[in-house]
Amino acid sequence: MADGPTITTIAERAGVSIASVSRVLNGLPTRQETVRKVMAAAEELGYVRNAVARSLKSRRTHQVAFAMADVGNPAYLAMLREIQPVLKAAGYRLVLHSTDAVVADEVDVLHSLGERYVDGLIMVPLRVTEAHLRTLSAARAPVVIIGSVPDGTPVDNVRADSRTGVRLALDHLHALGRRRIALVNGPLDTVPGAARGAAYREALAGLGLPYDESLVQIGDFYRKDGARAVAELLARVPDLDALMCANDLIALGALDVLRAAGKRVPDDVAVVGMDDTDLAAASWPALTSVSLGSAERGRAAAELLLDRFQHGDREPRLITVPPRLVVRASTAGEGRTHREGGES
Amino acid sequence: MADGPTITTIAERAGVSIASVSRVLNGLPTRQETVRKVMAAAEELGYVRNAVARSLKSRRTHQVAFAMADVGNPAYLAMLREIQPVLKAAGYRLVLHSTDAVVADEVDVLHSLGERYVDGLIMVPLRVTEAHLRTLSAARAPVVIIGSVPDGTPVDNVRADSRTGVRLALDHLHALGRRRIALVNGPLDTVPGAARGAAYREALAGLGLPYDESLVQIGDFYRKDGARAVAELLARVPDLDALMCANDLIALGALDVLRAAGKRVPDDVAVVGMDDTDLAAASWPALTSVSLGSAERGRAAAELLLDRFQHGDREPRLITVPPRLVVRASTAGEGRTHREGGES
DNA sequence: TTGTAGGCGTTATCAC
DNA sequence: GTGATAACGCCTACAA
Repeated sequence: MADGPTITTIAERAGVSIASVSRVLNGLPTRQETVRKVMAAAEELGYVRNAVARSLKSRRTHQVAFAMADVGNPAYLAMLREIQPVLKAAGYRLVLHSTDAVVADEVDVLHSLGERYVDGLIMVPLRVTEAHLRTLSAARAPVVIIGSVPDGTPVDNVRADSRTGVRLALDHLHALGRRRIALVNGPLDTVPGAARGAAYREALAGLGLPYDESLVQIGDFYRKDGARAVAELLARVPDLDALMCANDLIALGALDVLRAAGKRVPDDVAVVGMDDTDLAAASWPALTSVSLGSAERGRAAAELLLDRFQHGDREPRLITVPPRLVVRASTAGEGRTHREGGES
Repeated sequence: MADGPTITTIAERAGVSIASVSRVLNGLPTRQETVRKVMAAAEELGYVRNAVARSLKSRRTHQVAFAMADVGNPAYLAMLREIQPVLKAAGYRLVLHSTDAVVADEVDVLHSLGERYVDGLIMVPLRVTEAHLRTLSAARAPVVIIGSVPDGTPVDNVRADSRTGVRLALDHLHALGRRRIALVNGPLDTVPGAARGAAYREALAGLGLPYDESLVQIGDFYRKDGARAVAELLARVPDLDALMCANDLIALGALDVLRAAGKRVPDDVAVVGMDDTDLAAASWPALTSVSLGSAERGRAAAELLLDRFQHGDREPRLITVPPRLVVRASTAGEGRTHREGGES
């Protein structure tokens, strides 16, 4: 693993100056003979450009950072899967940050842009605090935020439309004749939690259904929390006929509990998840889920950032990705009703 | 977004030399008064170290690359989730490469180590070709390979033990009284495909069961391929009583087809997956699966690499992670038998 | 067309 | 202790 050759090594070997080597390597006009000598030397020595030195000089790293709470969350993963190839095609590498939704960590990432190890950042904050906004305004590189920021924040922003998403789901459930539709939500101080809570209330109003506090249960965004929340709901409102879950993991937890309680899905209780992750299709019964376009949001964010690299001074842009309801067995029986335990 | 301050800016502001600034910033012995002035100036100006310049000088980037075929594959994802925090704790950033299992791309990643944008690489090649080995031996930075490389290859290596893994599964099925155990495998020219095929044959022999070619079906490693493969198997061998699937996705496809065919799982056909991904727990019936320790392998690889950074000259090391059988409903009834369609 | 020289922002080695 | 100064590897005027 001998120390790699530099343009100096090559210059010596080829009997030319380092400037000529650099020119050849960058395809600048050079005499044929010189080109040949340099290429030959580079080839023999197995020369590879030093990206660090190059970055120092050019002030561009051709790296982009992506920061989200947890790679394990399929919604973030879907974004990542779209972002990666877009960046790769444009010649950028991807630096991955996992913040565990810790505000301090997210702020750190923003702050670390000052180290200039990336040309830009795509971030998905679970919460957007004052600290975020302060650091954001002082960020030393372009940032794209996936998720809602306060209006007027001077940042490229990609949003989901959970309001419409929840409405699609509730319209669907309503059309199926469901009237006692519960909401299993995540923490209200998170961006998605707050949005989905408000959307639920609004969608009910749109359908002319009353808002009933006892039909709302809040836990966290994981399967276990979903299970616990639904258990409480069932105890409180035994005759509910539909569950709107704030994400797919919660919905899986809901299925667990319904199954154990001997409730048929969707006959007794219809279940809708959110994010339309791989898990939705994997579960049984397969989960009807509101796709908030994670993949599209990822792609849009990557494209916004790349565009920003070329037009550093354009106005901040806001892109809202439309939701889509993906109907599967957990709401649309089709005779493929699922049933478990209980009275045979 | 004014151009960031450098140590020169700070030196001027504090009225000292850049050398002193550097010393203070690096905690080298310095007079109190100087420290104070420098810190004050740095604070006021919002100074952040330039990582690129630092790397150029120190020849260390504090970045590590992780290259696998596809982030969407839960097995790789599990590795990533373990690798990330280990590296982070050690002060390293993670650069993510997705190679789509294209040999040329993987070789490119190895080659690009010459650019010195990372201090090392963790790679999970789906196939290991001559080209891999050649480039590997000329790699300009330490590499850890997850997956089997030819004996004697001078590289840190972390392996799964699919032989034992398959044996655990077949022993389990055998103990449940299953005798017509089919194998649904992936391509034989992949590392896992070849290993699992051989392991299946060997495990059967160990159980005194005959190897029956018609019980083996090969597709690709995805859900659809699994479904197609199992459909063919069922047509050919209607009375098979167990399916050993080469990964969880294949197993999900198997469940789809069995359900459609009116076969009860596990009563009629027991199903075992491999990799023990999140999907295994999400499916219904939940999938018994052989964990090949993806998470542990990721962790081991990260630790090997970090260790290599400190002991650049030690002997290459080989770590084999033991498999574990995770029994769930798809083999162990517990009265939670699942049943679908067909004769009511 | 080619070479010399300066600088990107740090760290580190010298004298002072 | 502190301050010039020389690298690190590359790019790029500018001069020849």
